[in-house]
Amino acid sequence: MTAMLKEAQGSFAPLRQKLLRLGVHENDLGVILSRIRTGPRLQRGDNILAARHSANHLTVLMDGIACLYERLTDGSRQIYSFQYAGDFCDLGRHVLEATEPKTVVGAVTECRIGYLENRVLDQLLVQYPSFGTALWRSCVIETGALRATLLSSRQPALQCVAHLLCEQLARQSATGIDEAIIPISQVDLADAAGLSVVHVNRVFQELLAMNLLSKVGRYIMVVDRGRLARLGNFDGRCLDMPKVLSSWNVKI
Amino acid sequence: MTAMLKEAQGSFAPLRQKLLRLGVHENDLGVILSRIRTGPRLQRGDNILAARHSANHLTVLMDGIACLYERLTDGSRQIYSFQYAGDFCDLGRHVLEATEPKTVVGAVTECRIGYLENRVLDQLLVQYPSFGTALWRSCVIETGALRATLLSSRQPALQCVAHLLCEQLARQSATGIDEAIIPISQVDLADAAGLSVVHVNRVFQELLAMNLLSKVGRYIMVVDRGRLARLGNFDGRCLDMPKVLSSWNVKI
DNA sequence: CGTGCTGTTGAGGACGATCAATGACGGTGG
DNA sequence: CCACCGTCATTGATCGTCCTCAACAGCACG
Repeated sequence: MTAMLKEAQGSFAPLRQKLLRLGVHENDLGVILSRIRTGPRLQRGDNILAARHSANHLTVLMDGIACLYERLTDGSRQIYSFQYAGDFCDLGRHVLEATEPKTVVGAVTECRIGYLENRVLDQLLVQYPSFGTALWRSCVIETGALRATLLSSRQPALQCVAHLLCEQLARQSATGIDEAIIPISQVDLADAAGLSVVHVNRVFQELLAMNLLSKVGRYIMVVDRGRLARLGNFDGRCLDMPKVLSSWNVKI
Repeated sequence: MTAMLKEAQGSFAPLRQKLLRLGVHENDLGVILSRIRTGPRLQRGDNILAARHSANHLTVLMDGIACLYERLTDGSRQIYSFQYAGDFCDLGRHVLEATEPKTVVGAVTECRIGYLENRVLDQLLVQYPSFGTALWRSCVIETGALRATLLSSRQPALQCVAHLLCEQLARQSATGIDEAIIPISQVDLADAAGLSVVHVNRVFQELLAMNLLSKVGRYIMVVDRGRLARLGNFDGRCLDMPKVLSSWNVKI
């Protein structure tokens, strides 16, 4: 019983951390988190949103890594962003009906997801306005990250990949996890960076030679975060959560 | 007197149109629009947000074309998006304190801007929840457009430019204006597409030769919108406004 | 009538894609 | 237990797209 609670608590920790940083009041968190229904466990490659295509809920990634992508007519895949524990998978759908119908959210590693029914979500938004603001903020931050990605994609591949890796570290640490290992395959990274796998691999070895990365099994470990960020012109602020709040929040 | 009203009316038309499409109720529009304070007229190159750096207000583009960009250390410029009459220039700042400090909004053509004081904005958001939803939606749509841009930037230059031009038409028509002329210089388009001016120019002539574009003075006119969209794999839906509303709106 | 911005054209070179092949690893089924 | 297969990582060689540099023409501006 205690063990179960502990485990449940653990899986909610990233989301709790994220909502806190997004400006949700600590006292409101308990109620909000308690309304989340735990969903299935998914394997790499599974379509997270297709699991319940009905779209009657907001989907939260409770554990693991997912990616938002689109498959092109020629079979190639563009990954727009990776998502980590505590991230909302389909935030746009709530305010915008048929947002990006072609966009898919897939599991990159083994994942566990949670649901928040639309009906419940609506209640929460009315009851806790800071929750709505948090979701809105989340969208604004995502937009900023996307701009940074676009910017980095104009750079040569070495710096582009460096930026991508820094972004992953920053996204992880947004949920309170400060892990230097990025468990993402080169194939996935290539699809995110818009480079060929072959070239990503070459860039990798260059980064290894520069002692910025090292390999842990099949995965990547970032050795020198600072130098990697400078190389990729990564601006950590682009994913920062607010602690200070705008007048909007003071008002409501 | 009547003429003044008419002109004032005219300048609010795009914003009115846009808010309507974003789901703001028609009855609420009058009050919202009446609270907008008209700002100065700006010339090409002017920094729109620096005009009133205080950030005590939301800035609306009333007329003309602006662009959101960032200047890099090497002097080059990345344009993230062009903005048209009715667009909000600094929507992110309201929910997120120091969002993108390096990001600038500049006037691409002669512009007229309007202001909505934060205090007033807060009042309106409380009074007309659909207005808040509209702003949130606006952000989601912007994110979708950015994803489409990222996607198109993986294509060869010809299709990339085609996509960019289609996006401009779509953005214009979002405010009710259906104009086939795009008054943006090749330099600006190059900075937006992430290509060199030289290469953009070559692509241009190719598009001219394909009878997709024609030149009107120094400006571009889109001759065959459909073929251009197909060439650039442009998905018009990515900028679509909702008419049907999600459960969120029904609730509030 | 210069000065600056935009548009246009040419030539050379770099970065990264593509094609092709191989090795390593884990899972599956005979 | 081993053969087989799929995914991922790695390496080499060729080729194309697009950048860079450079120069010049048109046009608006003072």
